[in-house]
Amino acid sequence: MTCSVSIATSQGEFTAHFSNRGLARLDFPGRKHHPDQTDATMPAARDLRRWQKLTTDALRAALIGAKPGELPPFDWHGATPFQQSIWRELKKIPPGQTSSYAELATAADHPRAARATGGACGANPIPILVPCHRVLAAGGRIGGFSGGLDWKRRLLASEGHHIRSAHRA
DNA sequence: GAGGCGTTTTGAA
DNA sequence: TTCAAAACGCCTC
Repeated sequence: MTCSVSIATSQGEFTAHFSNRGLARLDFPGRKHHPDQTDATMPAARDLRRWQKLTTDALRAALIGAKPGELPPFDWHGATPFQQSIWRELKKIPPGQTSSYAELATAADHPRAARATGGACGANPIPILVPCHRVLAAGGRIGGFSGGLDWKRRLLASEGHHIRSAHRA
C-alpha cells in the first residue's frame, strides 16, 4: 500500500508513490499508474509532506538540468541486490555528465554485466531522480529509456547533451 | 557499417 | 530447473 501524489512541473504532471520507507516509484506524465504490489504501509503524514516537497523540488531542478539538492529516501524494497548496486552507482553521476552501461557495470563490480545493467536501468522505478537517462551505450549511442527515448533526449538536452541518433552507428 | 556471438541477470514456465 | 529475453560490448567480415 502506498500513497500517490501528483507533482506538477513544467514538463507535465508526474505521479509519485510513497511508502512508509520513502519514494517507491515515479511515473511520467500520462503514464498509467502501476498497481500497488508492495507490502509497505502508508507513510506518516509528516513524512509524506516532507518527502513530497523534496521530491517536487528535486524533480523540478532535474528537469532544468540543475543539481537536485536533497532527495527523499528511496524505497527499493523488492529490488535485487544487483539492481540496487546499479541504482546506487547511477545516483553518483552528476548533472551534465554521462556514463555508459559498461562503466556502470564495472563500477558495480560486474564488469561484464553491461547488458544486465541495461535491464537494471529499465527496472528503475524512479527515473530522473535516479538518473538512468545519463547512461549511454558504447559509442555515445542513446540506448533506451523506460519513459521513452523522447524523454531521455529531452532530459539530456536540458543538461547540455545532444545525442546523435537512436540507431546503431 | 552490419551481423553474430559472448556475457550477465531476470522472470516466467 | 530451464529457457528466453534484454536499455550491451566486442569482434569479424
